[in-house]
Amino acid sequence: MATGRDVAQLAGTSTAVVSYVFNNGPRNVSPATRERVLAAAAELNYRPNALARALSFGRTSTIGLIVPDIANPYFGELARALEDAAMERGELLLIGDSSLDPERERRHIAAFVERRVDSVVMVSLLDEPDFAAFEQASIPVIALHPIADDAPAASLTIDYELAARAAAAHLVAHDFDSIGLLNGPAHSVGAGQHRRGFLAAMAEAGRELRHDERNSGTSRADASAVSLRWLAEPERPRAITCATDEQAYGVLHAAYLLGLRVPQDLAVIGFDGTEHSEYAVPPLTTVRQPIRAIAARAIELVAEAAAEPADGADFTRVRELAGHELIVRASCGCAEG
Amino acid sequence: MATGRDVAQLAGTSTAVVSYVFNNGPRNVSPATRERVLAAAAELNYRPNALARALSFGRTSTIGLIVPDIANPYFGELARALEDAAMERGELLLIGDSSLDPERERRHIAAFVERRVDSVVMVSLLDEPDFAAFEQASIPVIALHPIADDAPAASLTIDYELAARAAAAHLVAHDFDSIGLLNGPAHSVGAGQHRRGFLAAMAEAGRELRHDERNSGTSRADASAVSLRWLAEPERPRAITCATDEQAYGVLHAAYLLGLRVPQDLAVIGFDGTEHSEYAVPPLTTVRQPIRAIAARAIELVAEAAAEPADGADFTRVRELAGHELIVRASCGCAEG
DNA sequence: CTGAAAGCGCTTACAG
DNA sequence: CTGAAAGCGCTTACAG
Repeated sequence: MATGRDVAQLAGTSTAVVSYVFNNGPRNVSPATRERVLAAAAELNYRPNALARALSFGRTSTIGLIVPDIANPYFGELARALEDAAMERGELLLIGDSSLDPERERRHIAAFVERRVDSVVMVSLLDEPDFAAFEQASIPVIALHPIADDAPAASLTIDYELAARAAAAHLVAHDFDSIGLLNGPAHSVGAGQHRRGFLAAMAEAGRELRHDERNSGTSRADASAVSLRWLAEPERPRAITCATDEQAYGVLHAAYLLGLRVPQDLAVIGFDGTEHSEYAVPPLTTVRQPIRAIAARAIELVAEAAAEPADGADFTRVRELAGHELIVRASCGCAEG
Repeated sequence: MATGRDVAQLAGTSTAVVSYVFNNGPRNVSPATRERVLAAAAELNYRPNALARALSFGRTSTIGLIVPDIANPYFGELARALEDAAMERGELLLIGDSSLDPERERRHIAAFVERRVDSVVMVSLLDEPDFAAFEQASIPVIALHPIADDAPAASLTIDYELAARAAAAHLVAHDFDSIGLLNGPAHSVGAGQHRRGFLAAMAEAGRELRHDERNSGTSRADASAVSLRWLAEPERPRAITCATDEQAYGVLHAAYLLGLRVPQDLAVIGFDGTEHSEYAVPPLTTVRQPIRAIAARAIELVAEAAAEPADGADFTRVRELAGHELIVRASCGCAEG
């Protein structure tokens, strides 16, 4: 592949000028030589080597993204929104998929540090992700979920407890007398938030109410298997609110297999609110996360932090909250009121 | 961030030795100095700079992936399978999402060339993707869809025509008398393959049969909108076979909105066969692509090509076919025979 | 406006 | 077994 030297030679100038032309600076180039350089570059199919550029420039113009599960459409949508926001700033988004495997997450962290990404957006599998490698490399990180107050990273997230409460309260308001929570893994931080929100709504009901919690992984397969057992019990819930849309799809599938009609026999609410939720059968009532707003703000924060390394300490104090929205559709049977 | 020089200084040795230690070669290092280097590296949190390494080594240990739409679970699953295969070979997979936008695809191609990925796996939005930039940079590319015979890339793909015929033939065999094809954009190469397979099955039916084709984008939203109009017509089909699972989900949604029961009033078949298809309501009959096998083979081919640049000409002649499999579930009403 | 040269952080023949 | 030095392909003060 042609190098800047080759171009300089063909254009009868120096590599410095080639660089000035391709970067529009930092020095001016006369129109005539600029023409010659461009012509030579075109003839040789010259593509600047981004590795060499980054090595001497000190920035890679690259943002790393780590997601737990790219096959989950929520993270697919999130990745797309982040890439849109990154591209607008001329940054490339590198996507690392942890495949629900903590070891994978660790490897992506290492790979991003070694490749010197300018900054990182992270959705960790772990309750206490290990930010140490990024911290040592002075790479700013923003987590899109709650993190410890003293964690060396920023965070931007909805208030899961409040959002979970809103979903459960919706079911309470519509007089269901037996409400279930299909939560994530029982001891995770995220499950604790959903549980607290759910229980708060139950406590506020002001009437007798049976309620119950079950736990499953985030996959449809797992959620379906758990729901199949749950819904076969004599005391099965009349309504179920879930910690993710994926789990809600599993509930819908289990209900189908058992011949339960949704919403007539079972009301269902999801959580996350991807575009796909509108096309579920029946369309899914869900709590929508403002994915595009979160993505745009996350990239903005992280790009600023990368540009002003001096403010690193301030950046790791950032704890921003985004709003959520309950979208009422057919799956909970309350769409008309 | 600490450099190899810092480590060498602290360990009282040279940068060459640091490199030998971290790469296990190409020269031996005495156990004593190796210890000292490792200790110094640990103390300084040394992480080799992959950019500098790649620049001098001439390889980035990186494979680029371009997909049309990462929010489509099929490509999510594909990306995951490819990353698994890449990691097994110690390569990092960089994922570029074209967001159904050809301009985006072009930018990813440019970014991959500039970053000097060792090779590329590509699912293009376009019928005739532009491989020129990769060819000029001598970067081997494998497309996971059919490409022109003289295209400067390898390809590995199922036989879409055969697979589409199998799906349609299944409906023919089960005596549906009015069968529709919900195809992709009418004039694309892919739509042509689905159409030929579909029409072949119709021709082989050996009886009177109404059939019809409609076209939609790959999104659920678009497929649902098109289906809504189609299924409201008096001559609506009794069965629909689709070019993608995403479109089939759109059909299921439209049927739901119109109060049509699947499969009693309308049989539906998808195409691609992601894990999610099993959890549709009702579970989706679909043509499964062997995603993991395709991913493993694609990475194998591309890694070999990158290792032996001499065989570049041979590599671009590779046109491999993978098998497909019809998975019969409830959505076509034929699950019991 | 332009060129010669140092430097980014590695790897690897070349000497010893 | 180890060190000094050249080179990978850029960018950018430093001179002119």
